[in-house]
Amino acid sequence: MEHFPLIVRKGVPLDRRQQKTRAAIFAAFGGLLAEKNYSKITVQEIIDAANVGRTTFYAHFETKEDLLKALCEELFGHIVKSMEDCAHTHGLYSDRSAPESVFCHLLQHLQQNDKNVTGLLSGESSEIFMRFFRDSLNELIRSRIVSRDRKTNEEIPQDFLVNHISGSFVEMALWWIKGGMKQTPEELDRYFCAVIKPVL
Amino acid sequence: MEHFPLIVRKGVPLDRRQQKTRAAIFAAFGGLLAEKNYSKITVQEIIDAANVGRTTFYAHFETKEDLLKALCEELFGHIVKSMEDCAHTHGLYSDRSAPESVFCHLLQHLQQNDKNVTGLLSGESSEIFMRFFRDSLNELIRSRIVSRDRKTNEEIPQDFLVNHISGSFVEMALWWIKGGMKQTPEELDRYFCAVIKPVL
DNA sequence: CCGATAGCGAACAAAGTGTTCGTTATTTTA
DNA sequence: TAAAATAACGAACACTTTGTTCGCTATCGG
Repeated sequence: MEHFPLIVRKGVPLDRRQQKTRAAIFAAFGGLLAEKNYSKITVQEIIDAANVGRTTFYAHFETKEDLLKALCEELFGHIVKSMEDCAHTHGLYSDRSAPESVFCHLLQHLQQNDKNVTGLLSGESSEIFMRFFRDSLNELIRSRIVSRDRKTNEEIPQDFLVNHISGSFVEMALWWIKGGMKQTPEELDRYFCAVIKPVL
Repeated sequence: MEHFPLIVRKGVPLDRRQQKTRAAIFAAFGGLLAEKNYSKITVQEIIDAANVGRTTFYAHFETKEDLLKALCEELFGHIVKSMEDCAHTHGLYSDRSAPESVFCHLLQHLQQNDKNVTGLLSGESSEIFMRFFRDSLNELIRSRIVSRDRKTNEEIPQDFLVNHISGSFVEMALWWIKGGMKQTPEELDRYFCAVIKPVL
C-alpha cells in the first residue's frame, strides 16, 4: 500500500529486460488463471512460474490486483479498439446490408483464441474478465444506441436498454465459452440479434 | 483444508448457544459485506465484529468461503422457495390474467430489504450473491420454460433462451440495485417483460 | 443437579505479503 | 567500447492472516 519507487514509467519505452519480465509475468499469470481461481493464486506462484525475482515482480506491479488490471487491459485493449472501429464502419447489428455486426466481430475475436483469451475465459475467473469486458462494451453501446435507433420504444429508458444489451451479451459469451464454444460466432450472432432486435 | 471435528452436525437442532453464535457471525459478516469487498474482509474482523472466539468461528465454518456459501443459502433460501411456489400458482410472466409474475415477486422481495439483502447487494461483493441467485433462477426457468411455451421460436435453442432470460434478469437486478433502486418492482417488471416477451 | 458440550483466549506453526539491501547482469550513452 | 545507468536477482526481514491445539469456564438439556 506504500508508495513504491516505480521502475516502470509510462510514456518511456520499455527496456528490453523489462519487456521480457513483463511478458513472462503475464504469461505465467495467464497460465495460472486458466487452471485455478484468481483468489487462490499466490504471488509466489506467479513469481515461480514466471521465473523472475520477487523484487522484480513488485517493481512492475504494486499488487496482484494491479497485475490483473494490467492483464485485462493488455488482453482486451486491442479487441475493444477494433470493436470501436468496427462500430464505425459497420453497424451495431447485423443486417442484410451489413452482415458483419460488432457482436459477431467480437465473438470471432474471442474464438480465434487471441492471446490465449479463451483459456482464461473458461477458467474459474472468467467473471472477472467479463466484467471488465462488459464495461467497455457498455460505453460503446451507450454512444451508439443514442446516435442511432431514435425511433426506439419510448416506454423503456435508454439506460435500461443499454444495460440489457451489454449484460445479455456478456452472459451469452460466458454461456458460450463455458459450454465449450459449440456454436459458431455467426450462429450466436443470429441468436443474439433475434433476442435483441425486437426490443428496439 | 484438514478434516476438522465439526461441532455443528446437520439434522440435529442447534443448541441455543450455537444458534446465537451462528446468528452473530452472520450478522457481523453481513455488516462487513455491506461496507467492504468480500476479499478484503478478514476472518479476524468477522470474529471481532461478531464478538466470538476464534475457535468458535472455526467450529462453525471451515473457512471464510464456507461462511459465504452458508450466508447465501440463508439469505436466498426462502426467496428461492417462495419463488418456486409463485411459479406454480402464477405464471413466469405477467399477464392480464396473472399480473403477479415471478420476476416481479422476486424484485419485491429484494426491495423489501429482506434480511438486509439489499445492503449486501449494493456492496462491492454483489456479484458473488448474484451468481448464486442466478443459478437458482436458471433451474426454475429451465423447468418452467420447457413445460410451457411449447410454441416457442424453433430457430433458437432452449438452452440459449434459458440462459438469456436468467442472465438478463440478474444483470437487470444488479443494475437496479447499484443505481439505487430508483424504479418500482412493477416498473422493472414491465421493462423486463417488454424485452423478454417478444423473444418467446 | 450433573454430564455433556459450546465458547473462550492464549499460543502456535505455516504461509503469504510487501519491502530492504547489496550484488550481478544487461542495456544505453557518450 | 568503456562507463554510467539501471533492471534483475535472492536472501533476509517484519508483518499479517490462517487454521489449529489445548486447557479452562460457562451454559445447556435431561
